[in-house]
Amino acid sequence: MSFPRYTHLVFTSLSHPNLSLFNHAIRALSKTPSLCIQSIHLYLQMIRTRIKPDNFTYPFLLNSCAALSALHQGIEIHGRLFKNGYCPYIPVTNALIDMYGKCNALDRSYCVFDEMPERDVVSYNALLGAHARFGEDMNGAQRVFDRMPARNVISWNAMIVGYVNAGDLDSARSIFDKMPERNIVSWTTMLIGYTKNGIIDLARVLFDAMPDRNLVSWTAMITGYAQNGRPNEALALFRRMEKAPVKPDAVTMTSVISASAQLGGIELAEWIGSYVDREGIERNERVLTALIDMHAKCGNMEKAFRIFNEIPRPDVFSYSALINGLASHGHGMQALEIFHRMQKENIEPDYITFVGVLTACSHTGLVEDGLRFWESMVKDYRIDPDADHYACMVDILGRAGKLDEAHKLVKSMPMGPHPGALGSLLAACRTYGNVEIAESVAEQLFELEPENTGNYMLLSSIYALGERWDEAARVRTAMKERRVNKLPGCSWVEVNSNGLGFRVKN
DNA sequence: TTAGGGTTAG
Repeated sequence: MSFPRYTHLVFTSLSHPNLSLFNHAIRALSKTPSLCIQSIHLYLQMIRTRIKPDNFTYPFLLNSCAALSALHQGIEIHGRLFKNGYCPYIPVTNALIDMYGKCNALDRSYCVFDEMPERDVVSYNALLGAHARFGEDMNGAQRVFDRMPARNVISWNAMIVGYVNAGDLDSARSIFDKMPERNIVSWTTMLIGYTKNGIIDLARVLFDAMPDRNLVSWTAMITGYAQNGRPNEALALFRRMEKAPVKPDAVTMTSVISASAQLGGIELAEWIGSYVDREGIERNERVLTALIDMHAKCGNMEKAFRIFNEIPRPDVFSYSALINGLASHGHGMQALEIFHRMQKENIEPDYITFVGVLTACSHTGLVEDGLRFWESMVKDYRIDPDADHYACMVDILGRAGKLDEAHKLVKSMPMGPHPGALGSLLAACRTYGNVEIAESVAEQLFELEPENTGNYMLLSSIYALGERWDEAARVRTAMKERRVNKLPGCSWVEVNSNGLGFRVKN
């Protein structure tokens, strides 16, 4: 049992808690997002038992409101502060500014700020954070930053966060370079700025140059690799982390599991799964969802199901992971069953869920159902089909031999021609020996992916099936002339036979 | 009392 949960349990068994006990419990609960609501309940209990909150109660209580975006509760507490004879204690007022900022009530933050007889750097930082947090108002943030009487490292870091979230890496970097002293958060935030924008190699340069690294820095770098399709490097770094003085937690493992899923090796998946068990990693919903995805991608549907059943209230992520796993392993009917269960439980599907649903239809040959789901996706759920949805739909129509309809769909794609959809159609052209459509599709594909050997081979075999040998030969010659007969590069992870480790090879 | 890390897709 985690410490805050334990606190809560002990606390509720006490018959007459005093002010100090209430304060300790509220503080402990406010540190865990899922338990913030309990700390507000304790506060209400305090009021009922006529125990007056003091200056140590309010900051943590207001933190809970901020974490929950509970504006009304926050306003009520603010009101009670006044009623109880308001003595301007700066940490409490600062917590109010911060709470209003996090509840998206910037005008109220300013009301509190303007009324303060005396402010400290934290007051300014809280206001600065309110402007900068989502990167939406960097002009406002810059104004606060410029008029601050004094700045500390948190002020500078808040500006970096803002510019990173605004996608303005140049400004973020210029703040980073200008600041008088940097701490681990400054480095890590800048690193995250690069990883979130796909500039992974620069992020790595920063990571290697950092004076020290903590759990967040390691996790951010591993996540950067995992989210940018570089699972080998993510795992290599995870391996290196074993020698570092920090231990991976649930957040780290979520990315590590995701990287392992991308590689799809059974032994690796087993090893990562047992690592999570052995090290007692918290099995929260994100970890479990990543595990479902990983085991499903390795074809271990039994394990994926077992983990899915471990989730008390599965959400759109966990449902989608399971549906996509089932669909891509040929269990189309089962995928659709799960989808219906999801609808019955009123979980709103998203665009990724529908990729799985349409994949299930295409693998199971359910043309009518596929069309029905497509329509429902657009009409009932207002999801704009993206390239992947078109690719699935083209696949469904193509496999059923409806090549003209599939071709029409491809031409109607608002995002323009796309390799996935075109590739599906070309494959269907071979199945049904349609040279005419194949030629027009292949032409577009050669332009989009001149390096992809498969497309040339496919067109060549379509000609061959129609006994048009000259043309078949011509395609192969064209391929050789364009020097695309190169084998694609590959890399893999090798798991040691004792299951205790793995190596990344390139 | 103020700043940084996560899940699902041909």
